[in-house]
Amino acid sequence: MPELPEVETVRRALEKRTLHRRVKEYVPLRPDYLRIGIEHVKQVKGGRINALQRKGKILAVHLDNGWTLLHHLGMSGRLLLANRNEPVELHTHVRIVLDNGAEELRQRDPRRFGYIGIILQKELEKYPPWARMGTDPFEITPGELCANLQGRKRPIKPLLLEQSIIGGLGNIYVDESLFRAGIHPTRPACELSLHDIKRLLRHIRQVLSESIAAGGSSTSDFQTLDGTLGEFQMKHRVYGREGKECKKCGEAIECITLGGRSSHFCPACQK
DNA sequence: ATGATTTCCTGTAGGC
DNA sequence: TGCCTACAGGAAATCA
Repeated sequence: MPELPEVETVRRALEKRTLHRRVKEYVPLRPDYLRIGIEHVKQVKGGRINALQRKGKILAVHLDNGWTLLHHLGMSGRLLLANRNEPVELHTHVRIVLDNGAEELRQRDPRRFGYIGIILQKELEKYPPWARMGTDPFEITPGELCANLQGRKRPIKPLLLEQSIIGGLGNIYVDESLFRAGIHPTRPACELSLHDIKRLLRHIRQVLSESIAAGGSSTSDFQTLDGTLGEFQMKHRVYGREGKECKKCGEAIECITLGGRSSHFCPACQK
């Protein structure tokens, strides 16, 4: 599932492969997947890609004609740079034809939890999903994160998944970060001291950095623009390791459901 | 306001 | 071998 490191991996690949290229044609193949700006489809044409921005898990492709293309990969979304003559795979919801038409960006998303959108760049800050997005883990201060968790009695795990509290974390990296920080996923957030939050944030940044360096996690087959798989799934210490031995202490990793999400942790290392 | 639950959707894994 | 069911989850919506 694409979370911050996977989206960042795609953003960097887009920066290398599509910056300064011209949008020849924007072809939505499934109208209801284009969540916002369907009436602007024709105005995108001719714009050149001049910046690639990520906010949380949202990707913004800025064009030099004032328009911005939004991409959220949801659960099963993939953004691929394909050759024109490659067959269009099932569940492809948009084709963005580039330059002379030899190549095109395609977004596939079988489960359709993701979306795409077209918006004026100057309207972006007012677009609710963008506006609601919390500060990036690499920018947020321990004080801000602490304030966002202030007085919350719910378990820390589901709160870290809320994009308004901290932007970009998903199930994998929350579990991995809590393990590294030695914090039990069910710990009420309000019990965590500023010291705990500092340690947690340090581990969040560490795990995200390591994953970005590995090209993301390719559980459920995440791949970047050219089909390359990430390798961070090999480094997962708790996620998807239910019943296996903790790499720190040897205890069996457990998996419980919290807020409807599977939550993996070591009962001995995490308090 | 907070928090718990339901909804969307399809591919895959597991059981029999 | 093949069918069927359960499950995976990001985030918005709904309800208590």
